[in-house]
Amino acid sequence: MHEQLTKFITDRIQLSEADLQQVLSCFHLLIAKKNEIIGRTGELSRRMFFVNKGCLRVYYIKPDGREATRRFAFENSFSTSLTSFIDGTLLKEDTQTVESSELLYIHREDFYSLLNTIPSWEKFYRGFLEQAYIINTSRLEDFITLNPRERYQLLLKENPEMVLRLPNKLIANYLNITQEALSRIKSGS
Amino acid sequence: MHEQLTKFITDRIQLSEADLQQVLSCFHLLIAKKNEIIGRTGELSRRMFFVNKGCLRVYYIKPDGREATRRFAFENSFSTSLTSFIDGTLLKEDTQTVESSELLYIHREDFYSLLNTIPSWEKFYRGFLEQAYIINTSRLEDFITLNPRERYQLLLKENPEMVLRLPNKLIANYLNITQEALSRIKSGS
DNA sequence: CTGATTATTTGATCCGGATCAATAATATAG
DNA sequence: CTATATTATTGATCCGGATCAAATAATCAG
Repeated sequence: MHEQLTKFITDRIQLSEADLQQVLSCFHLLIAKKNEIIGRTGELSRRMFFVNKGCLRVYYIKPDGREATRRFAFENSFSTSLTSFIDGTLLKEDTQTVESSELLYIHREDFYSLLNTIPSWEKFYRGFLEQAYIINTSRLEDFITLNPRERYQLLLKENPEMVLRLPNKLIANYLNITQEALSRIKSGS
Repeated sequence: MHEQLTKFITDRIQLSEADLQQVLSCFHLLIAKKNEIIGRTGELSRRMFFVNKGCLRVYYIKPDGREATRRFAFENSFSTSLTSFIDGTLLKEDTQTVESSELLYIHREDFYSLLNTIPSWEKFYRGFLEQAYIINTSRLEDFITLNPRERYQLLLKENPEMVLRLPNKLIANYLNITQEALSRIKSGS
């Protein structure tokens, strides 16, 4: 059950077997059906998820009720509403399973206490933060430098699996356009 | 010359006097006139800046030559093209002084070697990464959830000094709209 | 398998912000 | 202080993508 997570961690930092076991013991299994909401706007940020199988979608809910997708997380990636996770503020976004999923989660308190007990966990967290920063900044760049068509073409080039795997509706939302607009872009009109 | 920087650091981490001096000794003064480019797209990322006085603008250059501002950095803040700084890849954005500025910079190699020699520097970097993540993610949120008028109103509410201090042209670019559009928003039409 | 729900496509229209253009106001250099 | 360049405003027009609407296709629950 912890193989993928073990590989993810040991690919990034060096840990004694005991430390590794301590880290793994903090993670709990969560099996979730498709379209379950596992983190809700306004709640406290309590968990960070590792995706063993399936897919998560993290999205803001606008005042008019519409959604804006910040990110998808597929197999072998971590996902959390980091902004709230960091400073303990209330969640500003929902996290939902887009497919039936098998997740491992760690509680916020456990995550941060590992920073104090396992020195190399600080390095792990550093790498995690760096990656999260790079991903979000690249996404910010896309929005301020590209138009919808260009954003779609870039996504198709850099992440074709995502486009194939997810329904148009969600891809369109991720690109911050309507599904009608995406449909027309795809048909090349 | 290092007072502001010293305060910035010691507000965030605890350091022995010797360690503090070692950190400070890595920083060098750079006086730059208005509109100097101190980091250029395509170059290697070599420095991280601390703004003692003045203001920096970090912006992407689009294929058609137009610019898209990612961020402004005012007094008592750090600024670098972190994405390139982290992994040593070529800069994807320019950094320019928007006012005549007094900066302290640290070389990338020195910054990272401090991580190995001064344990609490890792904590400093962690805090830096967390803040940088929060800022950029909040900006990403603004772009995918707000329209131009709402973005301006939010900026005016959260950061009125920025709006007062910088020319409309730059504020408009930061909001990813034309200066004509910003002018009309301001006049409430 | 079948009916019902949900997703996709296509068409018609609309609208916010971009673009282009001209003028007015400011800032800057000499 | 003055000439010049830069920035801000205002008006006219345009256009990409949103919206609204309807038909079709694909999924899903029972």
